[in-house]
Amino acid sequence: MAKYEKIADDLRVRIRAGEWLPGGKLPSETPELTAHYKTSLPTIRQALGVLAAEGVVDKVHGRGNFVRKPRKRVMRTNQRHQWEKDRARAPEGTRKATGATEHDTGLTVSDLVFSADFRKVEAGEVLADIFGVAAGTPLLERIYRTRYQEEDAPFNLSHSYLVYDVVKANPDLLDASTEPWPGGTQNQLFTLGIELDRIEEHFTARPPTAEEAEELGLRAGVSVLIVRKVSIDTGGRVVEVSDVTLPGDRTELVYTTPLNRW
Amino acid sequence: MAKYEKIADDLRVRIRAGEWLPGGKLPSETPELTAHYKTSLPTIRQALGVLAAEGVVDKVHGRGNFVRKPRKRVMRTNQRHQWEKDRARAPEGTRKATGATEHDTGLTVSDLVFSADFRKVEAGEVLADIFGVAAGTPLLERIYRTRYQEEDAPFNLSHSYLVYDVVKANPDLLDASTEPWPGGTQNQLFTLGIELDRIEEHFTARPPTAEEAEELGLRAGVSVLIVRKVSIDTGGRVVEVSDVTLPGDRTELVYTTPLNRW
DNA sequence: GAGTGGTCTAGACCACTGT
DNA sequence: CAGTGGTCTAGACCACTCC
Repeated sequence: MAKYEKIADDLRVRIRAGEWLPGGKLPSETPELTAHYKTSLPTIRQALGVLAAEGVVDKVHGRGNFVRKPRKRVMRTNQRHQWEKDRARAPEGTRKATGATEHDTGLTVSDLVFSADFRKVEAGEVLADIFGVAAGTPLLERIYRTRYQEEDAPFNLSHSYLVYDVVKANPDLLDASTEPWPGGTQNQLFTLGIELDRIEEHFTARPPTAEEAEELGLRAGVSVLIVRKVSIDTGGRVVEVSDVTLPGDRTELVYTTPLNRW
Repeated sequence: MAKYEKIADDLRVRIRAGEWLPGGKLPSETPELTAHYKTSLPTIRQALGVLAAEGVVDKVHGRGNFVRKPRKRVMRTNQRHQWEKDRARAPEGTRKATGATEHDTGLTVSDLVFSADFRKVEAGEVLADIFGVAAGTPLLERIYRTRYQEEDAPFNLSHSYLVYDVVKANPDLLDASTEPWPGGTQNQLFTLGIELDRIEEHFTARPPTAEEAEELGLRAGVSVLIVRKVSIDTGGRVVEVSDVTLPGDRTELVYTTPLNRW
């Protein structure tokens, strides 16, 4: 086993044992750790790099290395979908009061900041296949960012796709300035005469790309959860596809599957 | 921007542009890349380290650096729960034929290898809280590993917990040699007179710990998906808690949420 | 300005892969 | 054995944080 791995293992054990508390500062790379482990600086840094990649340690330039504190997680349940459907036909006053994200998180509308950005794009092969249309069919792409009022980095980056020729029946839906739309996507679809039958969600996890790490303000050692939501209407047609990128250290998805009685 | 970041960006762009195909070999660190970027070896290695952490590049000792090929994903749906419940009361012959994992993946029983390991443990605070019992209550801990016949590393590592005093009514359930149990956990619970009402699943994602990377055979740049499954019986009691660790690059979870009609 | 981490160099030597 | 990546050294200099 390499020296840097032994050092990383040793530090991991000492951290787990509570030698430094969450948020606490580790000894300095130079001169403390190099002296303690009797090795050169790059070797110490390689060991700390391992722990940073695991999300155990936070490296902060100019300050030191710290034991990472667990982050508070935002829950996201699948009950939000039925909840949103039930409100899709409610009067505007009711719909304005709360959105699905606030419903899940218990936050109020004013805690959150949204931004929306709409574009007309052509369907690639994958999206065309899901929608059951020809590649090149025009789609409306809507990019949303949601963040806390007090934090700079968004905790949610979302790309939503709709078939352009379907949505254009209601011109308000083509205009980003109508966002955040009271009642959300299910109310928007309702204005087009569309009722959803079910929502299918696909989850995967991977390390963030450089762009995602930048945009979501992710430290080293944080994964992203990718949720692809496919909304299917009562006619079995796919009417919306939405890709949501969530920071793995701040997110917990909760899905309930009810079972039929014997 | 640091030199190694520029090099990483440049290589990422060239890889995305298809200069090297998935599975293809990048130029050697020395002498090719050091010469091309006119820099020292450690700087080239730092750049490649970034791409390896993102899962873009595979470093293989003695052979070279390769563009990572996307892995084939195994689907896991929430329909497996209803499917398993429907079979829980079926005759043994039917139950023996297929398990829930094979149902999801389309594999046959003989493609998969299971191993099971049972222990009696005391409930920690978190588990005690979920089960609604006192901390220290005896639990049956069951550790399962599932892997493909032809692969060495398991693709699934699972810890399941049951309240010991509840399961001991059927001594067969305390014995790991009865695994894999035809009909799965829901049939096991059925032998105890327990019917499930719903299953609640919690998903999170993070980089693997050193132990998980070892046990699941994960390369650098692969995240893990953690699924905590909580099974609730018709009396509203939590009867099983199961933590499953899945490799992020080989797994896709698919959850369908049906919606009530207007 | 003191303390601390980030980047980079030039090169030695070891370990693994395939011929 | 040749080719290639993995580890490690010793030290210079830069950049950020906080007093």
